[in-house]
Amino acid sequence: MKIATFNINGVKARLQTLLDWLERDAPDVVLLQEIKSVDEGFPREAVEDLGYNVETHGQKGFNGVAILSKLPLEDVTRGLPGDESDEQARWIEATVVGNTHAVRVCGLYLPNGNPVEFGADGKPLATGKYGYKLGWMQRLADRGAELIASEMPALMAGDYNVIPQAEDAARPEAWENDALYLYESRAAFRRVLNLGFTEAFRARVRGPGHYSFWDYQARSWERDNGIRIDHVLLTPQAADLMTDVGISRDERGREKPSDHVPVWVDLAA
DNA sequence: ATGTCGGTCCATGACCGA
Repeated sequence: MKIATFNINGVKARLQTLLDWLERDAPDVVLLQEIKSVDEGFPREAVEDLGYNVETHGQKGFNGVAILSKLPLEDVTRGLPGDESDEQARWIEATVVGNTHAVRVCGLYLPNGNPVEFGADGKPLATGKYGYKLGWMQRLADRGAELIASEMPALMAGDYNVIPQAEDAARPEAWENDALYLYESRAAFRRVLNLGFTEAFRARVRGPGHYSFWDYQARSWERDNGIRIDHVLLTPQAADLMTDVGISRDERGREKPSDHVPVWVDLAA
C-alpha cells in the first residue's frame, strides 16, 4: 500500500499536474493539502476516472485537505478535535481497508505560523498566527496520543510546516526567526514524535540535502535552496509494516509544479 | 530584488497567504 502526501497548492490550478502524477506514480492513497477549494469545487470526476475514491474537507480560498484512495475508505472524519471554534480546514482522517490490514490515515496541513511577534526580550510570543500554530500542535499531540493508544497501524502525514533539524534546510541560518524553525515549533514536533511515532523518512535516510519544498521565489529550485517540511509519522504498528519511503524530488522540475513535492511510504498492508 | 504563485473580488489589478 503506497501512501503519499502532497501539498498541491491549489487543486484547480494544479489539476493536470495532479492527474499526470497520479497516472505515472499510481499511489494507492494520497493525502492532499492546500486544495484551496470548497468541496463542490473539487475536480472529483477527473480523479475518480483514474480509479480513486475522493473525500474532501474544503474551504473557500485557503487551506483545504482531501484523501484520494484506490482502496475503500471507511469512517471518514473532518477537522482536528479539541477546538470547536477552529474553522480552518486542515485535518481529515479515514480508515483505508488494505488486503491484510486496515490503516488509519490522517492528512494534515499544519498552520504556517508566520509572522511571529517577538517580545521586548527578543523571545517569540505565543500570540496571533504563531499562537494558533502552537495551539494546533498541542491538539495534534492529543490526537496522536489517541492513535498510539489504539495500537493500530496509523499515520499522520502532511505539510507540517516544521523544519525538524538544521540538516533539513539548505540554509538554516535564513530560518532562525521563522515560525517553521523556531525552537518552540521544533520542540512541539519532537513532543509528537516522543509519543512513540516514527518519522518515516529519517528512519531510512540520514544526512543533509533532502527537501520537500522549494519557494517559487529567488530561483530556489535552481539553487536547490529547499527545506524538508512534509513528513509522515507512523505508529509502531505502521512502522513495522513500512517497506520503503521516499521524496519525489523530480516532481518539482516538471511543468507547472507545486512548490512542494510528494513524500511517500510503502506499507505491507 | 517587495524576487512568485494561487486565490478572492462590486476585478481587468489590488490584496492576502504562503
